[in-house]
Amino acid sequence: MTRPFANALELLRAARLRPTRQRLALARLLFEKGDRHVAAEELHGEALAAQIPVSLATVYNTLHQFVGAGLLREVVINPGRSYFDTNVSDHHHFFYEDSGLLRDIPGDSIAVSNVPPPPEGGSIRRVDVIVRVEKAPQKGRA
Amino acid sequence: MTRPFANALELLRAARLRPTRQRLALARLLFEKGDRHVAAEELHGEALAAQIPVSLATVYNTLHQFVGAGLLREVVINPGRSYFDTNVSDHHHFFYEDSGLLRDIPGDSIAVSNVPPPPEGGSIRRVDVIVRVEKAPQKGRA
DNA sequence: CAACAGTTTAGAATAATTATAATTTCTGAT
DNA sequence: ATCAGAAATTATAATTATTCTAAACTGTTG
Ligand SMILES: [Mn+2]
Ligand SMILES: [Mn+2]
Ligand SMILES: [Zn+2]
Ligand SMILES: [Zn+2]
Repeated sequence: MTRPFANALELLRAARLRPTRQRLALARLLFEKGDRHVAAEELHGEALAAQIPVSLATVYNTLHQFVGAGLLREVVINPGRSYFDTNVSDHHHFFYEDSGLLRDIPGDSIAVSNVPPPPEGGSIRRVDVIVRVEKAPQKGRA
Repeated sequence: MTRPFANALELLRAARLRPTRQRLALARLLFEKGDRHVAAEELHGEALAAQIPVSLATVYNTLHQFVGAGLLREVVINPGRSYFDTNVSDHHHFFYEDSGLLRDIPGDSIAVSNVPPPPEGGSIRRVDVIVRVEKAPQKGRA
């Protein structure tokens, strides 16, 4: 049970999305090399570099379809830019403020306890923990 | 020690910001009625409604200056829009996904444990917990 | 191979935010 | 009170990520 789908084609089938040239190529870029956190423009750049003719609009469409299908998770941390996370298991993030880098924290290595029940009804869909890290160790603290 | 500053003027003095008409008025709108989570355009709207002549650019400038001075905290949850939080104490948030509403969770009512030390050096600046809530209790779950 | 829905695309539109550069206001001397 | 310089405000333009639109294209199914 290492990879849930042997290849991009199966993955698209399972998501009930037509295996178009663009979606196949994007799926490969996204899922064939370990977990990643990628922005839309970034992925578009990779696709162009890999000679895959795909428009930015399609990259956005595809990313959102993948999120809808549970293949990706959208991570919002900074105003103005979304990251798409190929790791859809329960986990959290370090965020390096100076470089903008995201790094996974395995879900079971952090415990969030005593979350009160949400007021005015409603059910908890997800708990996101973002650990903001600044590069240089701070000196001027007691 | 209920309110750290008796009035907007003191607050600006302590932050070493000139007490201009606009900053005074915005400070009053922000801090004179309990804790709030407010977006820039929203605050601008309130200012105009209160007959305070202030441009949107100044609202942005002022909000960022207040963040810099530790009077406000910037909360990013949705792509495309920042909220400014008048509660700068250690706390977390419920986020109601359908309405976009933010609600404080007191810092001491949640415990985040076992946060691993950040790899590649760096020090933890803050840990943000966002509890995403969907309004209707979900039915179709085992 | 049609036919038709689903997909892609270039380009325009949108929305929040930030930058620019001219004007105005605050401050602290005189 | 006046004045000069610094700081702040503003209208407006620019920027950036994202979404929309409507026309062209492609994948599927009979
Ligand atoms: Mn999105
Ligand atoms: Mn900001
Ligand atoms: Zn992740
Ligand atoms: Zn808050």
